[in-house]
Amino acid sequence: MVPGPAVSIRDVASQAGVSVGTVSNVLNRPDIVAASTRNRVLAAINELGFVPNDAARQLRRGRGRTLGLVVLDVANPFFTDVAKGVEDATGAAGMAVIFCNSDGDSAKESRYLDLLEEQRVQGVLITPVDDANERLVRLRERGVLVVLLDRRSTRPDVCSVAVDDRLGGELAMRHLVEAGHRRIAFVGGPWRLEQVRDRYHGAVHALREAGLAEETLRRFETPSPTVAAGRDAASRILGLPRSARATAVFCANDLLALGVLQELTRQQVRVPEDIALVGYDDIDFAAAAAVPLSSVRQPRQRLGQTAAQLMLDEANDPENHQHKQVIFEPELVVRESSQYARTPG
Amino acid sequence: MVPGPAVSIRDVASQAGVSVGTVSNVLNRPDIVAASTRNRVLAAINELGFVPNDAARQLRRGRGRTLGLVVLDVANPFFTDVAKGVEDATGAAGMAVIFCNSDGDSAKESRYLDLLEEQRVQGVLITPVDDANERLVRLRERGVLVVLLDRRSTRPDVCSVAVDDRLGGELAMRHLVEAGHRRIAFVGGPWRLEQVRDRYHGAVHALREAGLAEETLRRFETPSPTVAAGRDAASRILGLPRSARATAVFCANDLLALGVLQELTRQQVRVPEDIALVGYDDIDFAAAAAVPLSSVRQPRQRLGQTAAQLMLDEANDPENHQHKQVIFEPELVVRESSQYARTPG
DNA sequence: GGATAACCTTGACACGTTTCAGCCCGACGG
DNA sequence: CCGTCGGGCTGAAACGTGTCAAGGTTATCC
Repeated sequence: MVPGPAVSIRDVASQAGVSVGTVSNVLNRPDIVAASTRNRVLAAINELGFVPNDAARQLRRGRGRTLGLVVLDVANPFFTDVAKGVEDATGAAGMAVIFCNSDGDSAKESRYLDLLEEQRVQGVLITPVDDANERLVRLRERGVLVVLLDRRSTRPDVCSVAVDDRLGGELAMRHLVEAGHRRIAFVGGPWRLEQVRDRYHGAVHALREAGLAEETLRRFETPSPTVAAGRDAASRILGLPRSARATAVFCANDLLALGVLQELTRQQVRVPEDIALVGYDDIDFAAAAAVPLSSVRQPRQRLGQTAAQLMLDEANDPENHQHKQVIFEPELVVRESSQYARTPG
Repeated sequence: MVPGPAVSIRDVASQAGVSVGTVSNVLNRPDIVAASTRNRVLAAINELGFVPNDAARQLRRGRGRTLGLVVLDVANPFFTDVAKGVEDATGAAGMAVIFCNSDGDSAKESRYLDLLEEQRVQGVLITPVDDANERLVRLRERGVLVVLLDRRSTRPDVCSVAVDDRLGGELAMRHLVEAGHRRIAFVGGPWRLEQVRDRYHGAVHALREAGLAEETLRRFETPSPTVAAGRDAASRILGLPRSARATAVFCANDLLALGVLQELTRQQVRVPEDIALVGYDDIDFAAAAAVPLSSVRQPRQRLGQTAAQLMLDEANDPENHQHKQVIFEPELVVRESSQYARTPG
């Protein structure tokens, strides 16, 4: 009940009959202290159940053992997988992650950045809400490391880890074009998200490459990248006369694709026979959908892992750290939802 | 590039022409300092861009402004929703959450608890991996608040927030029995998870209540509560001769149910006409499945919110805090996957 | 045996806060 | 005019740790 006396490095020292400096050395540079002393100290630590106070350590050293991760949406499996990757890398290094969810809300993001600054985190891994990231610049000026996540860095002094979204768009579109589709819908939004725009432009590029007219691809913008918005987009698509209706749909994210799939099924439209469907992210639920979803796979976990690693590298050796902008290549995973060849025309 | 000089309370003090004590007062008890002085200090803070160092504050005060959240699986939407609830409550109180993922691994859980102890968190919200939680007792002895999440507390000195899993099992089973099903499969596991066992026993209870034989419900245990395990269980079920095959399946969680649904569909078994399906948790993907899933809804977000609130209450007024064991009631949400009445026999 | 080196250990200071006893000063009552 | 009071501010101590110059001991070599 009562918080029992907090045991500090000093108690350990007197118990082991050494000075506090020595205890500290045992903790931080075990090699420079004689084996016998070291054992005595370790015994004392065990006996007293001493646990170092990280706040004090951080105060002394200037920077702590925590880092911040700010994502757009915890409920999106894409980000939880990224978080898992971050956790892998940091856990191995004995670091703690403060997990923040900006929810796409700029104000919330700002509040969290304040909080992280007060915590004097080593660094911040962030998928910013908007591109005008003056707050991040300020952070950097104060010595907080910043790594952009799933976003290309525009500044040379900030690392970033992203996936080539244009290429992803190309892969998806090429696949559909090769299967014979000539009326295709693009579902995605909100348009201010860079990822959405890039995927669209990649798709358009693949179209041109195939010598097809740009009207082949018709854009359906959504207010948010969610399941509900996907259902909505699907009914808009089905609202068109059959002759003008798309025979394939490419969604900027799997949540949207699941929504589209759900609405199509509800309206008795068969996937892939009547309409083929390709998503993006390849979240686990994509493979688990009633009609397994073709999707553009991103190395989600590796994304987080790499970002964390980049930050750790810079933290460990700031002098000759080269700021990198890592770009991964996405990969198309074809499943049932787009497995149906169609004779063009 | 270069970390620019860190600005401390002392710099603010000299800039404003007051002592450090006064600055501290402006920050923590603004009412006791004269308005003119206060404004001068605030101006200095703004001008210098001062951000308080939480480590120092925590060192002085003994305990910090962070708390730990340890869940079984970040990839399960159930837990991300719980996390959202926690975040709501703590964000309002200006607290930071350190998010940890034990992954059902006892060793990992243990490592994270060490880390949280070093951070001197105010408290820990945790869904423990196993019931023998001696580690948690030790934490409490050291003055770290503990709240059990989605788990009933067995100790009177620890708060807990859970949902009545037996009742949930009853609701699901009653629904299926009333629809006329007389051969039902229960899919769940691993069996060591208390939640799984409780849901099963609730189901059995509903059976007895209806005067049916216990053989009506057949148990299919899974090695993990995942989509893949669900697919597997479904093929086992379909392996039985049609006359002995269940006409309804109740899954201990929605991930399993989605797996079952996927495999049934693949094998051309119609849901709900041939086999009805009920899941548990009512994650968002349940409603979004191609055949919308009936499921037992838990107040996920409220679970997290309440747990966090309980902890904050105890933190703010440890003297007369009553340890509570909150139990929420689940609710059955009927959707298409179980909407098909069957004549018994 | 003395000088030198190698190896451990010590003890004090610093990190940025909060807290608290005490000081100053003006107001007020007698 | 003196005494008292209290609001407003000051200054130093303390929190638990890391660091580092300096000291101490022992072994090594000539």
